[in-house]
Amino acid sequence: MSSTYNHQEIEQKWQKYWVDHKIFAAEDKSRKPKYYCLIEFPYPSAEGLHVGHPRSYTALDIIARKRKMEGYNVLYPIGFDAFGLPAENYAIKTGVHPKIKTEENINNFRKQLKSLGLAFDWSREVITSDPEYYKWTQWIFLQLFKHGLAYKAEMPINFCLDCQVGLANEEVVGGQCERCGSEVIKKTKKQWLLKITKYADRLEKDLAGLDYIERVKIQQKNWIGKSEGARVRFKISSPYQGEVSCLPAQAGSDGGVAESIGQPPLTPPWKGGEIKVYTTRPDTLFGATYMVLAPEHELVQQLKDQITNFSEVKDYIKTSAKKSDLERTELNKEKTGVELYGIKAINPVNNQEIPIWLSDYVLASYGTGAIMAVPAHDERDYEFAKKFNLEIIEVIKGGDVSQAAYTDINDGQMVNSDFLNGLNPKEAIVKMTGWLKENNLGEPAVNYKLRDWVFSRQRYWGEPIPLIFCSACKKSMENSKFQIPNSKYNEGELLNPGWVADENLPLELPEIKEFQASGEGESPLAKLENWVNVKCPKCGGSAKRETDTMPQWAGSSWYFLRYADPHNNKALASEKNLKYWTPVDWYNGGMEHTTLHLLYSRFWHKFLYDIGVVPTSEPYQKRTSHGFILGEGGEKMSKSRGNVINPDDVVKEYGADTFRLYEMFMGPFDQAIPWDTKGVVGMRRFLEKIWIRFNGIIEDDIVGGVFAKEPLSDDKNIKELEILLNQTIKKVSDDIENMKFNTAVSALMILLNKYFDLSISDFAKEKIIFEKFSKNFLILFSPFAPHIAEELWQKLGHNKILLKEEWPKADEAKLKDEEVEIVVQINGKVRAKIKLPSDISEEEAIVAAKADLNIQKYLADQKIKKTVFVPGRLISFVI
RNA sequence: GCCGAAGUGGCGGAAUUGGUAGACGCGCACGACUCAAAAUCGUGUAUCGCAAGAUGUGAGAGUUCGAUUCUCUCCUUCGGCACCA
Repeated sequence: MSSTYNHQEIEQKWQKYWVDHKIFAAEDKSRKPKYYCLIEFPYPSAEGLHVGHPRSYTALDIIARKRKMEGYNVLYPIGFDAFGLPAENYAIKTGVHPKIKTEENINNFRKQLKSLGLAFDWSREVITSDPEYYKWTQWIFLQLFKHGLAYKAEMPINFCLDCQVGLANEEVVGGQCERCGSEVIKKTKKQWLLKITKYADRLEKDLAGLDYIERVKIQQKNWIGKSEGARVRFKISSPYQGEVSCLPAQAGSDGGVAESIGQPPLTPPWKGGEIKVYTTRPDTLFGATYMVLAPEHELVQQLKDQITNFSEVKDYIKTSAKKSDLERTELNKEKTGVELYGIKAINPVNNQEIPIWLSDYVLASYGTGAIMAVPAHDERDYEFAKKFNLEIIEVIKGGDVSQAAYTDINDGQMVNSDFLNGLNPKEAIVKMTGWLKENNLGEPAVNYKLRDWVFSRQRYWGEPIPLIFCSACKKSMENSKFQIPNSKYNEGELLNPGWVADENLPLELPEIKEFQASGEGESPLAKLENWVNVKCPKCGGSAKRETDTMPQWAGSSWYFLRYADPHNNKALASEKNLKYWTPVDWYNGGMEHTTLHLLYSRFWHKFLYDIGVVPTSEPYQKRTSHGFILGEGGEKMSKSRGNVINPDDVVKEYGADTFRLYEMFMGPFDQAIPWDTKGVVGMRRFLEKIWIRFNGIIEDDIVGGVFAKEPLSDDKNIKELEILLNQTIKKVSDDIENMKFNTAVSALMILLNKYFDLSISDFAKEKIIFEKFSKNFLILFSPFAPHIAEELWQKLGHNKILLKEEWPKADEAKLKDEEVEIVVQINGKVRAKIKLPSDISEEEAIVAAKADLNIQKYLADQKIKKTVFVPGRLISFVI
């Protein structure tokens, strides 16, 4: 007679109810406090939803639902990161327009997401490929451009000769094109870059005030890679012409601390007849016995007349340029190099002449592209010096320099170092840095590993970059000492001469039929002459559009702002809404986005803050991360392995509630975990148990009243249940906040089993007790399995839905039992367990312990040396 | 090489201001129901041992009355970075 658990019927019913009654619509005006939950919006791939997506979505769904019941005005939005390569590749193969395919995929995703009963506010959905959306992506880009944070520079990019197309790093697998398998070469191309390096310092410093999980903070910190040291100038001398620092030496004129950060390789900072180096170890300066320049270093070309072996040098430059990244790292054991004959450098601390070498173990893109080599105290320099028989001078005592470089900065004593002798390395760094500054030979400097963000793609399916190149304007700019207007980043440089902003936004993607890249790896847009050739918005002359598009990261760098006001056509969002909703209170996403999306969007947000568009300097207050879901057997899920689990199948067969519950129960949220269909079945059993037990009571009650008419008197069990109930309220509440969903579910299982075990003995069938139990249980359970919880709640006769009930608070007074089991140990081994009142005194407890028969056996004829008492836990005798 | 996370039953895992190791789920075994099977329900389930008991959280040491938890050394797996001066 009891109805079976029909998940399809129940889930459809409640999903419809939630939509019809706009239960999850966030209110822009509310007296309630706001709470903004965010998950990374998906890329709508043709494969559809992966079981990994709902792990993150369900977790924040639980948070969102809990917050709602706690009285918050909750915003939990969803959208689609719809630009991207797969749709474009599909278009190249099939001719189907990416827009069509993307729309199709989005429809599928929407359907899948809705079937999970997630508490999204669908009325705020955003799609990054929608012109009404990317209008503002383009607008932000133009702000960056106008403030001098976007510039065009030559960059080596990955290029597939076969496909004739530029590839992103992720598309290069083992030096080969991911798509066609042919070789990928480096090709130098002009690219748009964004000066994220200008924000390196703030991006690092501001991490301190954020509630991000530690792993994320550490990874971002390492990625930014801040290091402190000194910049030192070495003069160049030539035996033929004496000193060549006749070029205008820039000594002291730049004084800036981080002048060289993140510059692209071909606009180097070095100038004149000296070599600037960056070092974190100025203490070892007396040990510098040679110098090394990166092969790409500009100075090499400048000094070619003085270099007597220039043809040999040229060959070396050629070979190292040919090496792919793969080779350069694979061959990293054996160092190569060539000495520059005809010139020498002068060590500023002792005026010694030292040789200058060229080697690709020095990177052009870091620091100044040149180093002072201290073989005695740097492993790489040591290896190089050994190979080429260069002088090794020990300046820190502490290791054995004949065997290996001594690199410890925390220990040792300076030797052979004149005024530094006797100091430890750290003291020596301070002293040397001061000395360099006094003598105008160097200054403190900061360096970052972070590079500027390569922002252009030679692709179709992305936001067009709304810039126009005009040669007439270029000339007039050059003549009139171009300044970046209204910019606090104005450096007075002639940046991007000839480029003019197209303010007529959105600049929509034109229709095309041929998606294949054109000619020399240009974007397919370059083929559209009608589109490319335009009138210059500034001077009206003939000009050309930029044909590159933006990377996928563009649209996702600010989407969370749009959710605050998704239909605004005057601004990316209104000031009022941004003030109310931002920052995001809790953002969950994948670790793989830590150094890309997460960092990029922090950068954009800080910029928008600086120009007064957003009210906070950080976008996300709290950041957590989920683990991957692997295939059964622990391998990554992939089509080729054939171990992909389709969420649709699971939802259809077992239901969304089972699916959600399983994903939360399967293991620690932040760890990778294999899928296990047996485990899904276990969750389904649990739901059926709940269904049958509750229905049993509901139906019996209708028929003839299972509930006792008179209060029963089984005090002990009632008390026990009450305590367990309060413990569960506390545990589930805390566990959800800490994302320990697996133990929260387990606590709910324990509570359910306890109640129904006890109800066999009838007492629990007192109506008051059942009502108390069922209300709390269903509220606590509802974020995990919302459909079945609402259904049972309604069947119990309630008119108001569970979501509008209040989240319970544990009664602190009822968390502890009056009587507890205390363990008695002898020499650390458990010998007895006794029941005692929880507030028993030490003396009484010891008396009780000694009264235990088993303990007496062990204590017989023994002397007690020590007794330890932990209230409510244990007594330990040491004999 | 560097940075980070993690090693606990047959499996996923639980337990940390140091205090009963193995919660909860899966699997398995036995029993009940059934002509039978499935489902369901009940009981059991770290290892060795008939038992008393002993052993046991990657390995080894240390601190402690007591260590999965703290310290040191080492091993393995996963993730990230990779000549960053």
